[in-house]
Amino acid sequence: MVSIKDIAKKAGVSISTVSYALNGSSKITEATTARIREIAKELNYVPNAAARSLKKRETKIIGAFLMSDYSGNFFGPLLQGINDTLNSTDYELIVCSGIKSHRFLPEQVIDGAIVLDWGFSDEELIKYADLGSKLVVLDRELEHPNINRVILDNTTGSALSINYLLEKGHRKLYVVTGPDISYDANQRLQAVRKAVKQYDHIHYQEIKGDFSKLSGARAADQIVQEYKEPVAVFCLNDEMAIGMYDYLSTTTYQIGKHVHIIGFDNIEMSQYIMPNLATIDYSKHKWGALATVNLLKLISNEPVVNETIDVSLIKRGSVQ
Amino acid sequence: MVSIKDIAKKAGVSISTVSYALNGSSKITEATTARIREIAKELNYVPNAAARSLKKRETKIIGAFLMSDYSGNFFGPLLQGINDTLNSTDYELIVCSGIKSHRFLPEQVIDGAIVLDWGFSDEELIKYADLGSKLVVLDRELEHPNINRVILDNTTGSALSINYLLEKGHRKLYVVTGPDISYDANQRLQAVRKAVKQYDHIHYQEIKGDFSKLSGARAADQIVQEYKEPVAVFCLNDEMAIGMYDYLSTTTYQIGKHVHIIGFDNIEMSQYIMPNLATIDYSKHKWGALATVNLLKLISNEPVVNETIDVSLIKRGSVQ
DNA sequence: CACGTTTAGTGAAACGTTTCGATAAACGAT
DNA sequence: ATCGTTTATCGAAACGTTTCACTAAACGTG
Repeated sequence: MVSIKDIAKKAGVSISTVSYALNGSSKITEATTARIREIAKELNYVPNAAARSLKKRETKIIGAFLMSDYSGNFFGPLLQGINDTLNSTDYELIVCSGIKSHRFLPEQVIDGAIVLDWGFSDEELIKYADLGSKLVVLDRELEHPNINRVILDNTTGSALSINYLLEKGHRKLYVVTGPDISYDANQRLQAVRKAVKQYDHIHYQEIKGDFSKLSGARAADQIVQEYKEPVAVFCLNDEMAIGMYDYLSTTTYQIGKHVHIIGFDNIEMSQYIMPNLATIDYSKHKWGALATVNLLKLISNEPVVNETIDVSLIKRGSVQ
Repeated sequence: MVSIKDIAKKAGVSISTVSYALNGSSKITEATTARIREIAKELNYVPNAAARSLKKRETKIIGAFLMSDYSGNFFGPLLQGINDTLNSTDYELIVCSGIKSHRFLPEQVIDGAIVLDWGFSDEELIKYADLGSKLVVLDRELEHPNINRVILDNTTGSALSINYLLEKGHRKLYVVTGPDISYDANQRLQAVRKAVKQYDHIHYQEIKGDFSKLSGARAADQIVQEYKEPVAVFCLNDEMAIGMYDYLSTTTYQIGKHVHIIGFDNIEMSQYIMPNLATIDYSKHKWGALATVNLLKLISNEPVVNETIDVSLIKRGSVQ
């Protein structure tokens, strides 16, 4: 592997001169700089990232911890938002999964990270922040000088959703919940309970889910077992709603007639499945972009405040 | 940041002893090893990745270059396959985009990569391979000792697709092509042309596409302009087929009646849109898994051969 | 007990950069 | 001609590991 040393030798200068020249320091004359650059190119020199980051204590890489599992089609637009923001900077993005890559933060493989991944506990993230990692969390509330937060307005989302079902005249309500560890799931559920409590004469029931399609199908099964009259179901994410579609398509129960369904997230699929899935929408692109802006600020020690992403109701055929 | 040096001082041993102990060398007694580990934990020591990889010339990270753009829902199952395979090893996965992260390979940020990304030219990849990077390419044919190849059987896929349409009695055929740089697109197109050439009395026409939904919609527009009688369309990927659905839903033309559509890839969405999209299927999980196995072999200098992934036809309602 | 051998630990170099402080030459001003 | 100042370059230390070559003590063997 050709190093700065080889260039120095060939150019008949010191390695420090080479380093300065390659980094465009004004200390070196244009002539020597040009000559050194020439030789570097000639030798196919590429800098060694490990050596540089060892010395500079930075990697110019930020991570996005998103994928505790790689299935689902939730992350596309979010990543796009992150990437678009990063494109005008000299930072690069890597996408990693909390399932394994826990070392990236403490070992300083990356300068910072955006986290939406239950694979990390609050304690773990705080530990990393204590060690100096800069983090933007998308799925929890953490107070720490090295941590910023950009979260969804889950509370409003749930309220919009429940009110919509009630407006439509539904009085028999199911909620399919999310995993216990998920902050979003919990916030959404709390808001549902609060909204429901304000009304009398409604039948309200919770079914345990875990944000996966399969758990949505299971919930549908339970609903079908208990079926007496038309019901409305609020799935705490779209993925489960789709699982419910899957299951119901094997029965005679019709969505928008016997079972009315609303989801949360407005993933791409919701506008393609039939009937189209009513859901709670928010800009994933903006979410990613805002998180990135804040992470960059955190890294450069600029002041930064926590943010909330607005949500809105999308009425579609799955609720009549 | 606490280093091996701090531990050595506190333990009253040399730094080499600490290094050996932490790495579990048998040169060090169990007693000292235990004591050193204890102190390391106490001081919250974490190794510095840059220093280690500088010295060891390896990072234990492999990359997946997949995302020239982050939209689309193609990559989920592929990543799952890669990840599942990696889980039993000590390698970690990062997902990166060829749009920016070109330095990761030459600068040895990663030990190797799986590449399915037109953001890299053949020449560029060869250059990296020459510099010592280990690569598995999924979207091109490259002969190099450091490069292995796992590709789809596009040729069979196209043949299956065309034959299916002809079997169904269609004689007016459109093909919506892919981007010129895409190897898969070209292979598919070549095979289509070859298959079509074997039949007389069929009307065959190509429309330029680029694998995006938008280009599928545009193609649909053109088809509608020229419409005289029912036509069959082979979209060289599902994404464009979906774009075509989008467009046609704004017209009175019906899929499976006026316009018959078959895609390629069998992405998740194809079985949800109505009517379900006929397409060419292959195991993305296996694709990722095989690529990973081969990459690991390449990295450990084991012999490895190129592979092809089988495809099969999925008949669905979009073609009658 | 004297010998070679094993064991447990040490010291120092090396990996490829960056950067501080030093130095020598060139320059401008008096 | 002399003095300070700027300019271009250099030397060396430092970042945090790993690992080779070495040593001294402990051990087993005849």
